[in-house]
Amino acid sequence: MELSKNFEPQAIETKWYQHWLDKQYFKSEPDEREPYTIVMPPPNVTGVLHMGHCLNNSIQDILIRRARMQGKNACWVPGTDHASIATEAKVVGMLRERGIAKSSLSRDEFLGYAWEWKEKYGGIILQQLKKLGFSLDWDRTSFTMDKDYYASVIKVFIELHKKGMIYRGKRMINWDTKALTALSDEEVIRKETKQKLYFLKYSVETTDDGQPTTENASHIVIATVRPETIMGDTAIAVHPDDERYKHLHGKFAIVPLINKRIPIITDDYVTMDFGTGALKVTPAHDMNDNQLGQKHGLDVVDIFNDDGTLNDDAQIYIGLDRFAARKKIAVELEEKGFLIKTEEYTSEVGYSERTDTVVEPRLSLQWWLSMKDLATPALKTVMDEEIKFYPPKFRNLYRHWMENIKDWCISRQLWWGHRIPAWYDNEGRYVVAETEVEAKKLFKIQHSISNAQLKQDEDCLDTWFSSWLWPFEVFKGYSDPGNKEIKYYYPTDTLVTAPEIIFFWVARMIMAGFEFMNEKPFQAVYFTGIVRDKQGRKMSKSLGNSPDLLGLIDQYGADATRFGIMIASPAGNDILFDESALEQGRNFNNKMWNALKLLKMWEGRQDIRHQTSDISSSTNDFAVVWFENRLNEVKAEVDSMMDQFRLSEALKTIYSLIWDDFCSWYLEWVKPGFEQPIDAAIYKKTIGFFTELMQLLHPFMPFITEEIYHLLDERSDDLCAKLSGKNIATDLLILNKGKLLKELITGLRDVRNKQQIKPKETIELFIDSENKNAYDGIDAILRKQVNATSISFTNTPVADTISCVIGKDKFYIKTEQPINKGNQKDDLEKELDHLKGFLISVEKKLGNEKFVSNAKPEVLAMEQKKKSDAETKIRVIEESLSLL
RNA sequence: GGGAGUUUAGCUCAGUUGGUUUAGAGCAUCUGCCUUACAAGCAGAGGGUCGGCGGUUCGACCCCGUCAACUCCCACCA
Repeated sequence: MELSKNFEPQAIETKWYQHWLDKQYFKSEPDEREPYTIVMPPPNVTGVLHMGHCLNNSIQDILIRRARMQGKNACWVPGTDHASIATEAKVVGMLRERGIAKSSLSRDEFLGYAWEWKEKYGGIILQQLKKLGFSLDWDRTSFTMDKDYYASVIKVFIELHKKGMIYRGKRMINWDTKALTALSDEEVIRKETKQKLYFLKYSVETTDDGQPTTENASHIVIATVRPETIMGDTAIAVHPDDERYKHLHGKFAIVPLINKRIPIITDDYVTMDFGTGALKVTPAHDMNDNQLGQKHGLDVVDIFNDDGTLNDDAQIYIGLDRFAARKKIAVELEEKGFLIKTEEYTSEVGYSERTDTVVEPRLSLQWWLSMKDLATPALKTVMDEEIKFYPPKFRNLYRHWMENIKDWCISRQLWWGHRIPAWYDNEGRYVVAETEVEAKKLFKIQHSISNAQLKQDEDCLDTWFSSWLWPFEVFKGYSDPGNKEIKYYYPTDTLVTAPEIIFFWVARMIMAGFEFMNEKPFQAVYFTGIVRDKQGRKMSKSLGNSPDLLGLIDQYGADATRFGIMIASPAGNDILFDESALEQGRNFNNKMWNALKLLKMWEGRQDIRHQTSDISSSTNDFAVVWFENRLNEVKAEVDSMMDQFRLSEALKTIYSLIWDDFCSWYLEWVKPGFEQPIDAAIYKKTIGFFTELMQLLHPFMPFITEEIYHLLDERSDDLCAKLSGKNIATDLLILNKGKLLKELITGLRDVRNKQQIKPKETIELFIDSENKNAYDGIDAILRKQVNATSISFTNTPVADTISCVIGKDKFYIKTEQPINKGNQKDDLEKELDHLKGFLISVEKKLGNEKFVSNAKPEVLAMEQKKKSDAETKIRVIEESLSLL
């Protein structure tokens, strides 16, 4: 069979993925084996594949494929999230393009469109994941709004409400005065806006009996951009340390125009050097003022109607729009002498993404989940390392958040999602129940009203209120407690996710795990980094710096894409995406492909030298024995790295093993002469090594490894399902000999280069060594690799040769070339200087009495060895120098 | 403002309880090679007083203090 010049990924990727699916390798059912389970963080149902998914899922696939090859029952559950805000926004946008306003639709009509949209675009992302070779058990695909899942979310709400953990409470929300709806933070666009800062004079009472006195009257000046809200003021705040206002602490001020009496309070929230250092507090119309109001127990006076016009509580300008009112009030304040001055001022103002009107912060009744009790076990389990975080630095972040946890606002003013199961009558009384029928029964019990006219809450639950159940509800752990699957797969093994959602999702899954399953949801959490562009910017649509992932897969192949994204991404570190890493991956593919081509050339030219395939270390076939040991050494290293989730390091190690040790060293060592046959036993061993290398690399680059696995030999099995063997101990003597051999080859080649000996030119090599045995078995390889016609040992300098020192041995190179002694001398002197400096530092250490008495014996022995080695080398170099 | 983190070669990063030769890798750079698997390649090489200062220690890239620069998360200034 003729192999192509370069590796061509496209055709073989499709072929193998289909083959793996046909063989059902990704399918998992509970059995006697040890399970290894990962639930995939569900992407947005209508999302498209981006670099973040690629990174995140590549990691999961590597873990899952490795576990599968270790003989575990690997189960990787796919799915999608309904993503209420993002999806609803997309559907609203789609409707707008078709000229349909959401406000013109009923809830059911809107949901009809939304489901239509989901059916059309939902799951595209899952199809895209297949292109990257991810080994997910597709039969288990879940969706957070599947019928059963939906029901479980509602039941969870009801259960927590029964336990008294869910309550209603007021909260500041973003209100759109045009669309008459609440907006989520994500739907608010902050824009730099030029405004006016008004400096207003409030008069201050100075008597202690609370009666305004004209004679003692003084005043306080505050700065505001919103003079129309002064009627909602319920306090003035100053910094407690502000000397200018210390005489006013505990006094009262009078709101201009409406003559309302409000307290002057102190709080270190106030910035002394902004404006006048005095701040009007309007708890109904500003997020911060609201917090301040809660802290100080202030009244809340809402002066606006739903549409942003002033209401009766404003007392003046009733019915006028907020911005019209601002102008008129400013004029009146000026006329009456309350306006001291105005200044130009630029700040960020929130605008509605939908209607582009200025968002009005407003108090509204929302549903809340009390978090204190949920947080306690969830914090403990991470602090006790029962759930391990990789990298561990995120434990601190987690602890800080959990120790200062605030209650969770779980309602959202959206339609796409799980509708809150609360039912109200006309009086605003309510019950929480799964169905209207249930609700009516409850109403009778709780409120003694039969046949009440009930209306269900219009709002939906926060998306995270469904996804926090993900690790167990994909196995029906809540809806069908104690079933066979949940018992087998739960707790899952590893969660792989982004640190951005440690609070939104990870923390809440841990809480839900303890609350509903009485057990943690996973053993370990691996935090990936954020994928950024080359300049370190976050990838975003508006910057247009997200690469077209599917295009990259077409261009470089899935394996190369996986390689490129994994090679530079240690846990928790952001990765700067650079296409050159994908090129490196593609080149790596070609390297392996060409090694395969070389072996195929040898296949037909075998020769039987060894009687059996058994090559022992006593024979001269050092290359084979060395590589066998090197392979085993790296396998152990990779295992240990993988256990510590050092995936990119493991990949680098395998990459170097294949490219450097196998291709550059081993294959060159065993390569027969031009058109010469290769020993059949060595050929067989080499095929075996290559096979093992493919197995080691398979979790990272599944396609090319599977392809080469099958091309190396006729096989009926697949690499994808092959079990890895046990680790074998390595022989350090052999490994060290290999290191020495590499060092000798590199050193001699360096000399050749520096002396400008052309690669094709042969040399004669003489070695002056006190330990000739060290060359047993490797001399033939050395001779071949430095293009020497002969190697001989000597005790005396050889005339008319280039001399050099490598390790403790002297080498003499005989060549046709004219010899440049100056070069040699310079090199030797440089080396000598370095060694002498080194020797001094070691001697200094050994001369230090405290070091000798305190250091561990093995450290001491090491230093002594360093010293004697350095002394020997210095002597050898000095001898060489004396000859020049 | 609160919290977390980073600073090691031109760039991106390793460096696992302080002692394996006065620091490693990949990419980039330089030199020489169209050598019969691979120029998307081969063989070599150069490059860093480990952000600054101080301390602990026989010994610090590693531990402590301090200063500086940068990044992220949360709250965001009336």
